[in-house]
Amino acid sequence: MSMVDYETVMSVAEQKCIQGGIRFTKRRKQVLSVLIEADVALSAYEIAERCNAGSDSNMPAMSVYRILDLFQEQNFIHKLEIANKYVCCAHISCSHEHDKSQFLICGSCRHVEEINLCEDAVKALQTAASAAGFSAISPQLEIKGRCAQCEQSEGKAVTS
Amino acid sequence: MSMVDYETVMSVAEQKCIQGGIRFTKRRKQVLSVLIEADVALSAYEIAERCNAGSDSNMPAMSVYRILDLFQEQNFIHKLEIANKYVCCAHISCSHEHDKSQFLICGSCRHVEEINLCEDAVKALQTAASAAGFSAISPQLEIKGRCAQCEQSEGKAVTS
DNA sequence: GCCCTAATTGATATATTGTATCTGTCCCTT
DNA sequence: AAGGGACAGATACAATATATCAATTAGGGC
Repeated sequence: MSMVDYETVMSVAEQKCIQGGIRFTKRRKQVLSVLIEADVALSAYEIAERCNAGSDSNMPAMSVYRILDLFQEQNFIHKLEIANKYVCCAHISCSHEHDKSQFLICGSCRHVEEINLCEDAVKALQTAASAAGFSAISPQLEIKGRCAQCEQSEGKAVTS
Repeated sequence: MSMVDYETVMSVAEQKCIQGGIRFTKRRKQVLSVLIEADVALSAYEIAERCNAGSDSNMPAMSVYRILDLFQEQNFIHKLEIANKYVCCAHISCSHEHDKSQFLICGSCRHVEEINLCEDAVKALQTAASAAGFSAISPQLEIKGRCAQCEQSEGKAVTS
């Protein structure tokens, strides 16, 4: 998320909340802030920790879960089921629709990239799925891998 | 797993254990049995429950975790990280090697198919990953979808 | 501005999932 | 039969997630 403008995303989120008839409260701002500023996927408890880091704030994990649910409904964030962690949507401030979300997740440093697979690749997956008796595949695809930086620093192999 | 022969898989597993210098104990047989007979992915606790269902057996969850770790090392089973659930490898009794494992997971009924993606599809994913700065992707790919049966019974949409 | 209602948050309890650790037991080897 | 390593039992605890009800806050109609 570090490439998108913080202020832009926050204000767009606020606008969308108003349009959706929900409030963009202090708690919700805290959670979204943390996710915007993170460059890795975070668990609910990690988000709570970061909200509380170096401040008088006392964000309970319960609130984080509630807010994450809400943000998912609003398409502000994505839940990576492969890790039970959350990332800010890379396209909050885009106007067009985003029905598909594909993620590359580094198994070493947990860095996440939201990408757009070409049509051909998606079709190839669909075809393989059909052949195996699956009529549809989820629009959200999560692919584990190893980012270039971790590859350079020559660590241990990708987990799993 | 219901298409492979139970006895064959069990005896192959036993042989491989002997070759690997480990034992194929009662506990381990119980866990593998449950996984062979399941047609969906199971969590560790679900496996423990099924081991204990209608018997005097008292399989603790801790033992299940240990045995699952061992089975993964032996390539008897696969862990689906997208759900933290386990399935029996569809190719235990095959002689050839299986370095890649791709899974289709039904979001409704949790049925799992272990498939083999064609080279082209894998390459397309690799290419997309490279373009996004990922040098390698995990050989295990987990794809959520909806199986034909659930599609027919016209349930609610695929989760996620 | 005030009240009513609904949305939001606080607070607590509890379920679920997973790891760590230590002890005891079984089995094979010698 | 004894020693040693593999295996299982048992307990504690960490981490993750859901349920529930009460308290608070914000906004709209009057």
